[in-house]
Amino acid sequence: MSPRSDQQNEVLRTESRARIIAAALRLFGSQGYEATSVRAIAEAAGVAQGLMYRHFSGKEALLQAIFAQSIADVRESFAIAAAGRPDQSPVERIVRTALALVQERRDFWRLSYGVRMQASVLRALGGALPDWTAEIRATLEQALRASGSAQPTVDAALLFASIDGVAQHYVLDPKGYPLQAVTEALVARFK
Amino acid sequence: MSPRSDQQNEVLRTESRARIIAAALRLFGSQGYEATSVRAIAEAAGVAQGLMYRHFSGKEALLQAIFAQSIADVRESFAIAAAGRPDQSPVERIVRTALALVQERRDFWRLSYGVRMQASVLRALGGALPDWTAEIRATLEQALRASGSAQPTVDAALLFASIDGVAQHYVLDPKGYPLQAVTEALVARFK
Amino acid sequence: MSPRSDQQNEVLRTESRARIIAAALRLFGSQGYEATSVRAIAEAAGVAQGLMYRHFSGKEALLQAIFAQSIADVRESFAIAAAGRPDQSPVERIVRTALALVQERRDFWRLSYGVRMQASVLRALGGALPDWTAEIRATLEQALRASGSAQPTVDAALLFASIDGVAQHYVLDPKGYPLQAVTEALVARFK
Amino acid sequence: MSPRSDQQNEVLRTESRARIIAAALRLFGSQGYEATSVRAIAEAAGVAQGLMYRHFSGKEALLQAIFAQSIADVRESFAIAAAGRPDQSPVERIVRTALALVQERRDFWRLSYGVRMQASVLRALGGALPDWTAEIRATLEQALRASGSAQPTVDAALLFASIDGVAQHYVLDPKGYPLQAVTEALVARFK
DNA sequence: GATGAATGAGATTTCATTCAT
DNA sequence: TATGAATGAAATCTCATTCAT
Repeated sequence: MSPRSDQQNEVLRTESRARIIAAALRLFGSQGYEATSVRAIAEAAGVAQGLMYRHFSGKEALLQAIFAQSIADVRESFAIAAAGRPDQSPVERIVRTALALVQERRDFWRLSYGVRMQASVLRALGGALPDWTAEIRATLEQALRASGSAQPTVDAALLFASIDGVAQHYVLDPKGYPLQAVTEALVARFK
Repeated sequence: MSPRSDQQNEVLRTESRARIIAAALRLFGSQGYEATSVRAIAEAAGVAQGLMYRHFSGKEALLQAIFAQSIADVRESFAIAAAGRPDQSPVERIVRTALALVQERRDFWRLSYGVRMQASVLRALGGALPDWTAEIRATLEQALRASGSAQPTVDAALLFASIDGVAQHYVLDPKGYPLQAVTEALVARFK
Repeated sequence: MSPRSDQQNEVLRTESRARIIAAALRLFGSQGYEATSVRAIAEAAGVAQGLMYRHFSGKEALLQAIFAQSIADVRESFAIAAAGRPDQSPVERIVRTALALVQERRDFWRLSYGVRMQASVLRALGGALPDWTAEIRATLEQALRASGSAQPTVDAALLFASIDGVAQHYVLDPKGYPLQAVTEALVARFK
Repeated sequence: MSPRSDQQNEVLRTESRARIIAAALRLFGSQGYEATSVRAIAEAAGVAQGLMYRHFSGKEALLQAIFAQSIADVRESFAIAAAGRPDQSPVERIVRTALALVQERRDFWRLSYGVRMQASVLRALGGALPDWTAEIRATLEQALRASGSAQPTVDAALLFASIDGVAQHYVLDPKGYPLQAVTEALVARFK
């Protein structure tokens, strides 16, 4: 009864959505959220401007969707990667995995670092970013406690900040930054 | 035509300029550069919108002026503060001074962290931010070399990232963040 | 290619058309023509957006179709209802029948009153509305002449305006308006 | 201290505002509220599009301002005109004054009749229109009671509807409508 | 030196309409 | 016949900037 089958429609929709998200992530990451226009996203995605609004209720909703998906992706990748190295200590595994993921998903991290100081944008994200941050801090604290840290809460705050700082400096200048060497140095200091 | 003396005019001008910069720094820091309108800055500064254009050629030039002045201020404060503690090692002095300055100039740091991922904004700043970054890194490297670090370049990159990360986490949640304890932990690990 | 007979197709077509007209009339009447989107009509009718374009060449043509059909319906109902009361004078019959029909077809009257001040919409209707209006006025004039009115043209204009005004006030607040009493008062004054 | 004096600014603002309101009233009246774009209003007023937003928070607020001002104007004109004819009965004065005002302010009445069936637009007006309507009805009722009407409430409803209907038919075709004659006929029937 | 009314380019968003199936 | 994803023109609105005084 339907002219295009439901399956065909599903494929079309999914592909459009993915293209829009990919283009938006790229542009948001490189130019910033506010500096990226919906028109630019549509052009980069190769679709009409209006199409975005059939997938997302607006620019903010698109940002939310990107965060929701990226956070889910990163969490999953993290779980898989971290589980694979039983020879490393928990702290070492976390550090190495986190910094490897930053390499893989540079655009998302740029975006994330770019929006986290902007009240208006953060508001649009609801509590997604703070919640995630708290979760990471808790994981680090647990790992440090297991490693015999005397003050795991403070050490977790410091380690988290260090990872975050390294990630950010790397993302600002991926080609010039000695990520491997810095990773080793960081692991060495927190082992 | 003007009944005011040149000197009086000069004072007025300087005061207006300072008020505009202060208002802009506050708003840029809390809302982000793009999300802050010139109108909002003028209102917060208690001047007319047009006045900004008699002091700066545009919004971008205002941002540049803020950076130029803030960087100069921070550099000066840094020199003074660091010189005052001959009892501490160079590395310790830098860490403590840097994190103390972050507390003093939260708005500037928020702004700085907020724009550094935005290509368009960075472009407006010319090389000011990268240059400054390089300078800090070099200072750290020198201090670490003096402390006998085996690989001062890598250690400087790590220490810089750690300070930056701590500063950023603090700035994101000044009330909740245990800055003192984290500062001590950081000093301890790099002494 | 189609397994359905021509007759079945014809039934489907007629049903779709009727549902679209009904939904459009309801929405146009309650929200206004411009404020009603084609998408909303399709949703209310339970069909796909594109289907409207297989029945009508566009939104304007749909409006024309609604008017054409509604005018025909009202005319027919009017003829039947008016013919049935030989005990009443022609003027009384017209007044009572008209106000009874307004109750029956509130949505159409709302729509009609809503669009009649809008040049662009009127243009789309061609001369349908003015023609109909002239026809009603002529009928009233004839009835008033039969009733012995001294100036049937002017009296027809006044009576028409009064009926129209009552109808409109009723349609604006169907529950609160004392339509019966006002109808009696109107009949009394023009008998 | 101010470059243009406050008075000059006041004049500029007031003139712009008046031009925008006049242009909007004209276009809303002839094309309808929804069919009139802000761009068209600005062009007709001879100002830039953005200027409207420095006087009104949006298109809806402009509509509200037009209604507020027009209702105030009409109320005032009404009071003056009605007071001037002690030789006429209250009912006669009201009818004659109302229909004279419709001639004077055709655009406003067209607009008023055009929006009163549109839920979305009415909502924007808050209760202004219903409140005004109720006020008129009450005035009519009082006048009819003074004239010795047996059922003043119903008679007021009928008279109001008749005036409204005549006004609307006149406004739809000002040149062809025999307003004077119909006014006389209406006065005669309700005296 | 300072003001704020005015401008107009460009942003986000809506929606009538098309078209492959 | 019917579907609904996709289009793109046009709408409302924002905001950096200009300019007369």
